[in-house]
Amino acid sequence: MKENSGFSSCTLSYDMNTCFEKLSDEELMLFENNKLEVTYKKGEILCKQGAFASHITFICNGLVRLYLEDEVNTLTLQLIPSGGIIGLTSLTKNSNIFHYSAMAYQDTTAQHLDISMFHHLVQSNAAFATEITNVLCDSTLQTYGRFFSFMHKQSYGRMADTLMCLATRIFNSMEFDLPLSRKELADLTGLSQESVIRILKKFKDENLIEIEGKTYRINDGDKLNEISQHG
Amino acid sequence: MKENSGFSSCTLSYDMNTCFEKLSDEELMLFENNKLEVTYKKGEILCKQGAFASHITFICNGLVRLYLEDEVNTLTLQLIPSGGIIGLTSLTKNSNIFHYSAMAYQDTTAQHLDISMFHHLVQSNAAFATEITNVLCDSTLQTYGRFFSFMHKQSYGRMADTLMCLATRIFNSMEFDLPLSRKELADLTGLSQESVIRILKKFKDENLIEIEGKTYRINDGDKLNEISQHG
DNA sequence: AGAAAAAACTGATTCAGATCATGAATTTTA
DNA sequence: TAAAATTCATGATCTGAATCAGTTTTTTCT
Repeated sequence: MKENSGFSSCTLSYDMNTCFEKLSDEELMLFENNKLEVTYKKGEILCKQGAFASHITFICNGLVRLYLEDEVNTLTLQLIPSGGIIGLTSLTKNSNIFHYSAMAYQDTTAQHLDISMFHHLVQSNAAFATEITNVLCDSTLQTYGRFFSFMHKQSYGRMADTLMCLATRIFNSMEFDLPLSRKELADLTGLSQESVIRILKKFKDENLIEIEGKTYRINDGDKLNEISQHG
Repeated sequence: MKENSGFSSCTLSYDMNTCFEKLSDEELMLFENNKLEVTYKKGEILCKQGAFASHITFICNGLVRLYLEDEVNTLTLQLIPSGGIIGLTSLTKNSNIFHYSAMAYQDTTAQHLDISMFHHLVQSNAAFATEITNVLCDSTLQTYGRFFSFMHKQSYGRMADTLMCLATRIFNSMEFDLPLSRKELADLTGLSQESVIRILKKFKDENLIEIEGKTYRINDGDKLNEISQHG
């Protein structure tokens, strides 16, 4: 039997919101005075791959999809829940553009933090820089896991994976409202819409999950985890 | 016609070796006095995924493969040439283990830098921390590109991609000696050994490349780039 | 409420690439 | 240098999942 262990196509990094604790009151005031609070409706774009990156975005509330795109295809990199940060890769000195796009999956409130101020703080406050390093590391590791899963797991494993990730890491509950269409779930899992539908049906038939409208309920997380590991 | 642009399965990040310039003479001495120079033969393991990460590795010379593994599968994340750094993701406060394995593709000399010293320098020298942030960003972006390519390009595109990456970014020449077996090339491109053989044959038949033993020569880089983009 | 549009679903077909089986060529080693 | 082992190569087959085509259900709009 094929055995895949450890890696998950889960999209979420931990601990993304502790980095601001390393700032002095004075530095925090800098942020306070320069931040811009913005609200987005479901489907709206927070940042567009290739556009000039003028700010780092902190997600106060909501759920955001980070994704790569070209003329034809899309690849969801991460789901960012509240507390997450978008645009850190634009801190690299080699380019000041957004390297990915971000779209609100739910209504979302976010703060725009001026990128040059961010740069300044990273360059002057080593503790803060260390925290940013941590966030980058975590994000990288999460991407590695997702990459591995997408390359080596097949459809049922990826779907099981994704459902467990949503339940345990995004919504913290075995029952949750997922504001995604089948097409969007397909994007998230890297499968076709039809495959998503077929797999969900199979899971329902085997009583692993229940779906009513947008409400998902996981009945047998152990079994899903097993599918995620072995398939 | 399908069109994929921009993203490459290329494995190499730029500018990995400038970060030490930000250290004071005193700090550099710290490294000098604590570093351990080690040589590896082709095939030897520099670090093992899951093992305790006691050091960051700087590649002085040679070529190293970074990869994820589980009981069954393998995924090559990056090729690290001289000047590259291995193990930065182990700097995260959440875990001090190696998150990937590394193996020498050629005879390689490397320096082991104590990880707690590395931590100390990141936490005390913001300029250095900024440089590390840069390296992490670049590496993340490169992984994103590779992820996208692997998900959306098909075999010919990925092979063309990989050949061009080797020529332009690793060996800086349209003719190079590649110390890899077909099996290893398969790992690198994420294809099966047989597919690699078939595709290389096709490329040879169409006179895009020549192969003699381990010596590869690229005759038509433009065509390869086109294949990489469109297919 | 009724029409139009979008989303969900289902079955049939296709396809890219893996896997399998086998043989030739090269390298290793004894 | 002969035997063994590895790597390279090629054709046949298989398969997971995408694509295609069409229907039903749900949502949106007027």
